[in-house]
Amino acid sequence: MARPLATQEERDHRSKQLLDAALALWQEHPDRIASVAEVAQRAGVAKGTVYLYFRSKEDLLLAAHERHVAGFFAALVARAACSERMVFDDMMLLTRQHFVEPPVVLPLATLVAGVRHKGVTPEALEAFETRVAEGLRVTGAMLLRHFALPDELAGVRLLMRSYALILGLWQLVGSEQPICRSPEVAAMLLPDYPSELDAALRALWQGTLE
Amino acid sequence: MARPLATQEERDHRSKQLLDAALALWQEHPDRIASVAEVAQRAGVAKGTVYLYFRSKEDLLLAAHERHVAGFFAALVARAACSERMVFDDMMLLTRQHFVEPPVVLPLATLVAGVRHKGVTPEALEAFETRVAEGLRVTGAMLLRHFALPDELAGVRLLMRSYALILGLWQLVGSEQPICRSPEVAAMLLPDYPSELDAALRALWQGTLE
Amino acid sequence: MARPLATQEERDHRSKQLLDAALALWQEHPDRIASVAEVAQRAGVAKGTVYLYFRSKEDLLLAAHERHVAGFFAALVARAACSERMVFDDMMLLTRQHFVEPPVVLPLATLVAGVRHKGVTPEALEAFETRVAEGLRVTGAMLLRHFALPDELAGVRLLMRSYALILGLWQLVGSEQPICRSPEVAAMLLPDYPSELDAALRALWQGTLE
Amino acid sequence: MARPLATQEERDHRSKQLLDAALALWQEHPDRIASVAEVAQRAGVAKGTVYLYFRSKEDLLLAAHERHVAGFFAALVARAACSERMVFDDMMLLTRQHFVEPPVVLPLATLVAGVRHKGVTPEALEAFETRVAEGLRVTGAMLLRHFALPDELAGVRLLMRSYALILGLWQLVGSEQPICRSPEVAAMLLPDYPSELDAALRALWQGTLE
DNA sequence: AATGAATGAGGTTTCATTCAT
DNA sequence: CATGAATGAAACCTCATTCAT
Repeated sequence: MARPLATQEERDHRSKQLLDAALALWQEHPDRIASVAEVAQRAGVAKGTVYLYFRSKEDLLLAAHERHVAGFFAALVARAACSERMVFDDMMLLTRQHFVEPPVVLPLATLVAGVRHKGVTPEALEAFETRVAEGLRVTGAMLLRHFALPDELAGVRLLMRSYALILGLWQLVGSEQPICRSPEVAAMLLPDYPSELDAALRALWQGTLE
Repeated sequence: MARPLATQEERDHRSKQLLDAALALWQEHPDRIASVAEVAQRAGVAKGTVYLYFRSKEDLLLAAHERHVAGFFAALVARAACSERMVFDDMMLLTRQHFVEPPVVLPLATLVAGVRHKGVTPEALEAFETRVAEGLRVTGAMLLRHFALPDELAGVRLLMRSYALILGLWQLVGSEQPICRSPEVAAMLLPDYPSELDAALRALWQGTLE
Repeated sequence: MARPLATQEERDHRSKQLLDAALALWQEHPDRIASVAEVAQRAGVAKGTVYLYFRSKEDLLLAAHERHVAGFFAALVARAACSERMVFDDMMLLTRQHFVEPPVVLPLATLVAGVRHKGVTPEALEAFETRVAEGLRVTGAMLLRHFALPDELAGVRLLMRSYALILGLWQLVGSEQPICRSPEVAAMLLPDYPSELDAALRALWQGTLE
Repeated sequence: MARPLATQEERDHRSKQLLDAALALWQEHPDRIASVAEVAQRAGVAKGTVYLYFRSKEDLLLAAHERHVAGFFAALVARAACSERMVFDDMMLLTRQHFVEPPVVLPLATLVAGVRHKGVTPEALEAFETRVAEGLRVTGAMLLRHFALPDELAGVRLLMRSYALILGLWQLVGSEQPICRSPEVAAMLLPDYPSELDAALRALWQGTLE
């Protein structure tokens, strides 16, 4: 039996381990949501321990999702803090790095969107939204320094619209099932997700900024 | 015991009944997915009968979702067939009528997106995608007659991008939880969904058409 | 829709078709009991039609089993009617031909034994037992002409004991699972079923006949 | 909620409780197989708990059956360890005590034989067979000290043949249906099961031992 | 703090049988 | 006689969560 973890630091570490485990399992089996037992085993703790760190399974998923979002915010802040002026392609690069290329981000975001009403505790949801709102505010404000935007709210808006497009488009065309998709449908459903996303975001930004 | 239904017409009717029941239940309890037993009872049939019409519960949900999409397509075709030239506001009207105002459409779309990998039979998924692709092709082509688009594919693209924005944005801000959302977050998370969607779509179309 | 079958002959034919179908399916998939729907489809009739010929699924299985038993009786009668004196090896030959070699006979017999209490209608069971009893009486009596038995009842007894040994031994060692059986167990569980059955029956007959 | 059971001993006890419950239910309603829910309720545990101890319902049935077999082996070992020389009647006594008189043993054995291919997990099946093989080896070896047998394998063989006869004969005549059996058939189908079994086993042993 | 055995609601699916046509 | 859509009971199993230790 593991010893009690006293410090906050240790708590955070344990928490991270659990998220790591959940994300690793999700990455290995993108087609199914790992059970709490699996996550616990992977993290090397007992099932009950998970509930010492997250009030529900959905809270855990939400936290994993937040990690992704926070990662994007951090990268955007880092880039925007740089003196060199950002252009749209810089945004696309970050988008690709944080949303398109990592295979688990958008599936998890989709799942979280669908599950939000269910098992997430109100406290966790509010905390999540508060932190995301703060992140949006900060990054939205930074955009002003690089793009021709009227005010801070416009930056927030642009970010949200972009994210909406990223997520919505992925749900339409991005989830490449292993099942065979007939050629005609594939052709109809447009080019690959990354290309189409690029074009769509470009249009959105152009329409917004001008 | 109900009498056997022989004709194709009757089969379709029964099928509709089941979808009606599922959607009605969803509308009454947006927070939970009704069980197959509930759907059957609501439709006035036995549980096993559901499986004569849908191979799995997820197939049923997908069919309900498809009905919504098909309804939008049909309305768009009807409007576009009209000689009077369409403008963006006509599109917004249809969008509001078919996606924003009906309370079940976007939650169901979200759910379907998240569940797509699970219980849906490959056949049902392929059939769904094929029909949607066909709908996109037809409606995309009609858009050419009203908007300045280079070719049919551009119409399809525009429709898909719009839908992505509608869905993605709803997942971000539209799902109004009964839970209290702190004022700051609410303020940050922008105005109401319909207004923001209008602005975002407008920007997208403007950026795309010009 | 098929035309009504008027004559008794046609009824018998239909009945045979159903048994053929059931046995063919069983032979193809010895690991599962075909559903009534499968049997019906295989026989080229509708599901409901099965119930015009058999009151329950178990009645159908019992009839299929009876066919096997009757086949053995017929062969035994044919051989015993022959003037040439039978010896034990003649019995073994018939046993092999009718029970050991056909792959479905003993599995079905086992199934019927296990299911006898359940869905078989009393009428069908009594009819089955009556006919089997008659077969036993006739064949048991014929044995008197070939083996040193005190009376007719002794012949019946010998047949029943033999059948019990055939069936019981098969249930112990004969059902070759596809699953791997560890070498030690396999060694312990004796040689193959046919050899062991031969030895066991020989012992039984020897002990019975003196 | 019952408190968790830590020790192996407690696990065994719980396991026994479940088997007891299953057998008690079987005894009360020999005509139907109790559902897992019933077994759990009878044992005073939750349904899910059953699956902590047995991987499937059939594994549970197999374990119950093994208990019977093991009980016979133990009794045989105990008797054979006794210095006093065993004779056939000692074997018959054990047979009656462990197979004929307890009303559930042979029905369950029949059921297990018929169901073996289905829900039993390969692991459980192999474990069962291994333990039974070991029991056979041990008891078969002990027979050498009491009966004129050439070697250990002959003892194993004799046991298996006997069991086959016990089981097979029961399946033929032992299962006394509540349904009325016509007098002629009853007469034909021989005396009662115990007497006939006695005679048959006697013949088998005589023929085997020479 | 950590454990993990126990819980038990919940869910999907199958399939033998019926009966209106 | 034949059909096959409808039935609905029955069954198994999973898994998020709790709580005594």
